[in-house]
Amino acid sequence: MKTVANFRQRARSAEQKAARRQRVLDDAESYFLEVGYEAFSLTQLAKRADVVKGTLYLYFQTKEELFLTLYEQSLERWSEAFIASLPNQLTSERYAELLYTTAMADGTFVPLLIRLEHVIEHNVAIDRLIASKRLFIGQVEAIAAKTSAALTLSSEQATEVVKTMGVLLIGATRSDQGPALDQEDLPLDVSALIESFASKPLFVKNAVRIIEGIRGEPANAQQSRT
Amino acid sequence: MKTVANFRQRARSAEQKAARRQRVLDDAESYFLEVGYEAFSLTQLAKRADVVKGTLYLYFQTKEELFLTLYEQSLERWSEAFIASLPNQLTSERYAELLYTTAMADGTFVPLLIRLEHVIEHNVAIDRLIASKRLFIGQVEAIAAKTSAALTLSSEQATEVVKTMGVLLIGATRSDQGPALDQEDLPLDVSALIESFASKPLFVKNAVRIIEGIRGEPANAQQSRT
DNA sequence: ATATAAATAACTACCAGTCATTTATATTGC
DNA sequence: GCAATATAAATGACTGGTAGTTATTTATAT
Repeated sequence: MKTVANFRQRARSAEQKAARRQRVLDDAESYFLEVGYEAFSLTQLAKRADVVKGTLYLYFQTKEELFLTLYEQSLERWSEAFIASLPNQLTSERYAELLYTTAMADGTFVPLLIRLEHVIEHNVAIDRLIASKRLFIGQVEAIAAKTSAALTLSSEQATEVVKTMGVLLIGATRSDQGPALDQEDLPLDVSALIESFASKPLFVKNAVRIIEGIRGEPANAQQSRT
Repeated sequence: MKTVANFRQRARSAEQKAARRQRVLDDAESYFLEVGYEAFSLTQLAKRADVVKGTLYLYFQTKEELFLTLYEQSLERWSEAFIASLPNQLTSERYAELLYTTAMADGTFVPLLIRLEHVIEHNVAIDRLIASKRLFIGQVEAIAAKTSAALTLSSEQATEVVKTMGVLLIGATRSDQGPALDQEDLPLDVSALIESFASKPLFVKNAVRIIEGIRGEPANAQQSRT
């Protein structure tokens, strides 16, 4: 049986390859938004992107490296959106709300952030990982600079706030990642429990507590180790 | 080729079946502690437990139900240990340290807690999930009761503290779940970043900020929704 | 001796990742 | 300007694994 002719165009130049890689990433992201992390398969992605699975490995070393790239792009996207959303002065509560809202508006960012250390960072080459961490450092710095002005904090305090907000965001949005059976036939005690872990108020309340806590601490005592 | 005789004893009574189930769980836990969640396979567990894979499905509906059971047992174990560790009066910092230390001392609890909503709760029957949530409610109540006395908080404030500590624990211990390449050939900026996310000080500092924040809030304004 | 159901082993349908082969396209020689 | 050759992008068949299913075997209670 002869192969059906399928006239596939090839990416030869660096630009063409970058463009194809990005096209795969775009297909991957829309597929990810549909099915989530655990159901995501490279075989399915290949079908969607109209290439064969082996081709994907010309552009990404592993499935996890593909996700790491998606994470990086979503981080940059969110970071830019969050910074743009911040006025020059606001309350810590409004700050927390904007952080939460912009982060959740990007359907990719939080689910990948949550899975970064557990799964994505395993099975990625160390150099790739270092590059990713450096991107992260840069984004934290950019957000911290804007935060320092917006919340009237020292630059050290602002960095502490930004890092801690990431930690809190991961913890608070965990409940959103459960199976989507919320208002069905759940008994009252269980649905009350779930409601008490609603991620937005959980995040905002504790973000305010932490920001005000940091604001109240003497600026020199930062970063004490145990 | 005839099957090699292997004289397998069978669990007939409910007691025998419960005992065998627990033996499988014990094997699963020691295997899990060795290889972690992602590398855990039922085929390997079966070999270790000296049964065939199909047998595991007589005792657990899915792999995730097995992990849910392990999680429940580790939750109860930790909850008991934490409560036992708490003196009648202590500072919020000491409280946070004890919570962190007892949680980390149990190698199973935190890694499974982190993966509960993302992976474990998917692929588990809804009734089983409800039972698990109720167990969780009970444990939160028990810890909150002791917390109320230990930190001199109202019962509502103590419940708020306990729930929030869980959220923070998940966020703060995330960095411990990354690949174990910390002090190798990492560049200084990256290893400094990783160090700045060391989970214990991250948890304790923010736990104190949150507990003191809750302590300072008017007791009636609890649980405002957005 | 018979009935029951625990345990088995072979099976399905998937998965990530690899690699020899095919072939589109850029480069080189005329 | 055109054809031959070299390059490497894309392919598809492959490996060795996974979770979960089920007809069959067989230990044990009745």
